[in-house]
Parts: sequence; structure tokens; C-alpha cells
Amino acid sequence: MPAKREILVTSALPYANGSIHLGHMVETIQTDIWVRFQKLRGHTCTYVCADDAHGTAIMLKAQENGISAEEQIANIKAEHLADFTDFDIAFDNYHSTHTEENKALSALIYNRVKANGHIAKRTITQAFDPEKELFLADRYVKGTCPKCGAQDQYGDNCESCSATYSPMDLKDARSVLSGAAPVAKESDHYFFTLPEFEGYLKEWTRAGHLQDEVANKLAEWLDSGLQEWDISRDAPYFGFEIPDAPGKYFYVWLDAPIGYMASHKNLCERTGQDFDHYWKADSTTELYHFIGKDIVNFHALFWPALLTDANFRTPTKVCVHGFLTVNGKKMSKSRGTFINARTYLNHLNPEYLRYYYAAKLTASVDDLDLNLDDFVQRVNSDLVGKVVNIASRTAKFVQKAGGTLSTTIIDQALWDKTVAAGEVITAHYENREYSKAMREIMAVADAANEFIAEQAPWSLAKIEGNEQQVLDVCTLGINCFYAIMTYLKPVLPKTAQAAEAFLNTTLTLENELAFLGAHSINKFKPLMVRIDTKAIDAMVAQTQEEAEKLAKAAPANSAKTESASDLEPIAPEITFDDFAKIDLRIALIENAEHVDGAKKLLRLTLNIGNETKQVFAGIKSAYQPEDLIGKHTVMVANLAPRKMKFGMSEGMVLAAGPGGKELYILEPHAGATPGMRVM
RNA sequence: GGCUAGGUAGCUCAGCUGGUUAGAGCGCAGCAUUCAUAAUGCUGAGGUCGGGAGUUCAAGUCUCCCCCUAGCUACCA
Repeated sequence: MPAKREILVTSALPYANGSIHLGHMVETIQTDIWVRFQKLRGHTCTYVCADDAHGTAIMLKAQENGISAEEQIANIKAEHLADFTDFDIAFDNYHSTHTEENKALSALIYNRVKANGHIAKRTITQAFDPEKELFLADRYVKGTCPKCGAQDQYGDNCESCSATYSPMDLKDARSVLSGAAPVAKESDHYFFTLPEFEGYLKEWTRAGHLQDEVANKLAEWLDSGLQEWDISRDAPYFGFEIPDAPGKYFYVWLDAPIGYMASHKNLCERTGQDFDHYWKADSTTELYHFIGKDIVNFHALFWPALLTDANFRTPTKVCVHGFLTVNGKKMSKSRGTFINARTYLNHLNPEYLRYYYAAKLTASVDDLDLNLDDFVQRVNSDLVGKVVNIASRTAKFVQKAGGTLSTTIIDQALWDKTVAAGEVITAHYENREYSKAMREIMAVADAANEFIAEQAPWSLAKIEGNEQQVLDVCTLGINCFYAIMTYLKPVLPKTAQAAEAFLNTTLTLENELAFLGAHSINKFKPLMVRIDTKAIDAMVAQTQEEAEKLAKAAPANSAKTESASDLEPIAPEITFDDFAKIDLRIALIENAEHVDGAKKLLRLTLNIGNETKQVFAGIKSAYQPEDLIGKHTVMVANLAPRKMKFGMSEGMVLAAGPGGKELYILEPHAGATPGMRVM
């Protein structure tokens, strides 16, 4: 047994803007298993988390809901915590970033960093919404790309031609929030002088705190030269006002990771534990952050730099995981695979998902696929068919013999192998190679089932005088089950609890497993039922219903524009004459082909009766050329031709959808012929 | 566009520094079994390892090109 360790663990802070979904659960389940494992080993392990409660998005969301930001985040926090609790995520503390502890710590870190001369003040020009009277982040400005003319592009870069620019460069720029044209406005901003930490971070990122592939990724930033990090935002902003800068607020990503500390501080103050012992620069404790691959920069560059500058310890490890896909694809509301934690809980046992994720989680940043068919088969087969079955098929014989296990180990080799597997399994847990751990555990279960089949206690029992042998065989069977449930306890806390009641003992990984001999056990009750496919169908159906409801209820002025169910606001009213200027025509797609070098464009040859037009359409992501040829569609026939990188585009075809795979071009009912005007 | 990863049996995944007939689990087929929640055991079928070229005695593994997927690209959080 290794020496006793003191470990502080965090999961990324969920944003207080939406519900917990199964993607979040990958991370919290991964973290929770690791924490439970460390506790079972007898180490001191503390797991803290919190809601990330600041930022423009939350402020706007609260406005949209007609409540205060404080009410908004309180509601969401209660919801988040209930979801996590019902998934048996055993936080030692679940806090919020909008708290006194976090305010004080953020100010402390800022002041220390500033005292070290690492805060710079500069005036920058930014897009400003004159109607809403707030500065607009790049994502809140949309318009026409100045380079390629693609419409409806965000303020930072063009999804069509990949050009980067600032929001004020956009043609016809408008605020996503109000539709107003943004104006350029100057403002003072505060920056963390990150470039001064370049040498430190180059070393830190290669010092064993990160997976190799993550360090490789960060090398890109480090090699291209770090920039100063803008840590301030202008009022109105929901966050903490910067101590010596009235009207300026800390950017949400400054105080979010500090929220880990704040949550821990809150716990320490309630329980009398020593906060400084964990956070002082030369702390001997361990600090682990579990995060998704999308927020690596914040945790592995900005965060260690801030901590070290403010004279705090830096993370022992930042453990990065991939994203969740469902049935091999990105989670999608319309497909019913954007499944909320609560929706899952309405239909299914959380232990199923905990096991399935465990069976697939590795220490790499690879994405993890929740294949719903595989999920049902895997859980039913492994947990019910293999593991629980061992107890189920042997318990009755023990019960008949009086309910007390034999002292004889009838197959020493099998028992030795079962105990020895523990060493491999614990190593896999420690290294976050849960999939390998689960495979080892199932191999133990297979061996136990083979042994029982071979010994056939049910046959032995038919012959008088074999009572002791039957008991010996089943005693070993029960002991194998005891070992397996011990190994699975970090993953299946509830089932392990039920198994403890049955086995009349406590399962722990603190010491090597001791054979349960001359030990009385209780009556066996089914520990887990199989997944009913109907529950999966119902869950998917409910997800789809919720998505539809949400899409219908979406207010016209929603700030979010990224997901399928969020609709963009209706444009300002126009007259009939305005509309009549647009000449829409039925077009026959005579040809469609890929364009060399174009990432998103297809070249379409459109027949509109008396002439054909060449149009470059940004629909490559959703259509194969051969699927379009011969089809009819609708085009804007009098749009001014535009010179594009690959040639002239003489109009545009009409398509709906947010982009990517979700693009749907219009097709007229049968009977429409090329050249007909659409009115 | 650049970068970091991934693409291996129907499905989900292993395959360390290149080395004999490419593995596992699930699913599927056949047989056995009936103690067990239609659970279990045995046997078997299934892959030109995304495509192409190259290096090598030898390539899933190394190099180059191409295709597909995900993420990042600093003011979305």
C-alpha cells in the first residue's frame, strides 16, 4: 500500500446557463470514479466543484427570463446539483463562482499579480451596441465577410473562407442582440502579461503535468508567441468589479478557475480543514483538474501562470478528456441525442451509464461514443449476465447449507488470480485507464463463471454426501463476486452498497482482499435489472419533444445562435416593393462539382430557362454533388455577381439551417420548371 | 487555411520501440447446460487495419500525398 496521500480534485465548472447533459456527465463520472477510488484506497481525497456563474451570456439569459442574475444562477445551481447528486457524484463541496470567497480570492490574486508588475492597461477599440448599450464580444456581431462576401459570419473569422478580422471590418455588421449596427468605441482594458511566462510555461507543459498530446497542442501557442491576456470587461457585466478599476469587471475566465479554490476554501471554513496546506506554493498535497479538451488553454497556460505569479501552488495534473458523441455523431437536439442528465434519470438507472462510461474511458483525449445499442447490450451482458449472475447462481446453495461460507478455498489458483488481478486493476484506476480496468474485472467474472460451470454444483447437489463440496464451490463463487464488487465499487456505488448488505461486510481497497471464510451472508436479492430497450426509446423521444418545445418557445431575441433549436431574430420589416426587387427563379441543377482547394464550396451550374448561371454555394458540408444533379431548387437570379477565389458566382441558392451537416436547400413541388419566377 | 488528435471485424475498442497465420468484449451461428434476472459454458464465421505511393528482408506500426471525423485558432463560455 502506498503512503497516505492528500489529494484535491476538481471537475470543470458547469456554466450556469443551461442544463447538465450526458456530455458533462463524462467528466463528472470520470472524476467521481477516480475520487471514490482514491478514498477506497484510504487516501485523503477531496472533490470540489462549483457553478460558473459569471459572464455576458448569463446576464442576458436572466434578462430573457425576466429575473435577476442572482436568481438565475441560484435556480440553475440547484438544478445542477440535483442532477449530479442523482448520478451519485459525491462532491465534498459544490459551490458557485459568485460568492464572497471567490471575490476575495480573485482580488487577492489580481493584486499579487499586479504588484509583480504583470497587469498592463491598454485602450482598445471594440464593437459597441448603441441600443443595448454594451460592448459586444466577437461572437455577438454578425455580418458579411469582408474578404469573400459570405453572409452571416461571426465577428472574428469567416467560416466560409477562414479569413480572420475584427468585428468592425464586417460589412453590414449588426448586433446579434439588438440587430443594431455596432459602432466602434474605445475602452480601457486590463491585461495579464502572459508573454513573460513563456519560458516558465514551456517547461511546465512538458514536466509531466499533461498528456503528451495536450502538451503538443499547447506547443502551438507557445511557439507562435503568447499574447497578453485580456482579463477585463466593461460594465454592464455580471461578475466581480476589479478592485481598483470602477466600471471594469473580471472576465469570467479569470475568476472561473479561482472558483476551484473558492469552493475548497468554503469547505475548509465549514469543516476546519487547512486551506493553505493545499494551496501554498510549496504544498506537498496533490491537485488534479479534470477538464474537457476545449478548455485546455485556460487550465494549462493561463491558470498555472496566474497561480505561480500569485505565489500559489500549480496543478499536479490537468487530466483532459474528449467529447461525447452519441451513436457516432455529435449530440443533436433534432436527432434526440442531446440528452439531458435529468431526462436520462427519468428513464434509466445512473449506474448503467457510470459503468458504460467506465468501460470506455481511457487516459487519452479521444472522443467517447455512447452507442445506445451497444450500451444496452454491454450493460446487460457484463453487469447482469456476468457479474450479478455469479452471486445469483450460487447464493441459494449457500443459503441451503445454513448461510455460512466454508473455510476451504477449493481452487487456490483461481482465488490467487482473482486477488492478483486487484493490483493490475488498481493501477489502471490510478492512471485513469478505466476501460482496461473494466476489461480486467470482466475477465475475473468470466473465470468465475467458467469455474462454476465446470464444477456444476447443481449436479453435485443431487447426490447425497456432496454437501460440503457444493458449499466449497459456492463459497469460492461468492468470494469471486465479493472481489469483483470491491473492484467495481468506485464505478457502482449503489450496487456495491446492496452487495455489502448481501455479503454482510464492507468493501474496501485499502488492504489486500481477505477470503471470506466461516462468514455468514444474507439472503440474495436481485441487485440490478436489465435495461429495457423501451426505456431508451422513451428517453430519446422525450429529448426530441423537449427540443421541439424549446424551439417553439425560443424568444425572437435569443442571444444564442449556435445550436439548432435557437432561432435568429426576424429581420426588420420591409415593404412589398423591397421584396419585389428580389428575383427568385426555379433552377435546374445541371451540374454540381467539388472545387479544388475549396473547403466548403460546391460549384453549381444552374439552368433558369433562358440561361445558365454558375454559383458557388457553401453547402459542401451537407451535400454530395451527385445528390444534387438533376434536382430543382430556388435561386436568387438578380444578385450582383461576386468574384470569389475560384471564379465568379452569379447568384445564390436558397438553403436553411445553421450550417455544417444541417443545411437544407429548397426544392419546389413537382411541376415547377426552370425559369419560373417565385413570388 | 494552420495545428492537435482519431479513422483496425456488424458495434465498441486493444495492438509498446516495424517481426511468425491481426486481438478482446458485445452481437451473430451451431452445440451443451438448466443452478441463475431467457443467465452460463464450448465451438465457429467475420477484417486487402480510411485510400494511394514510398522506405525495408519485413509495415496496422515509419515517410509523403489525399479523403473523412472531432477539437483548438486567444473577446462564446
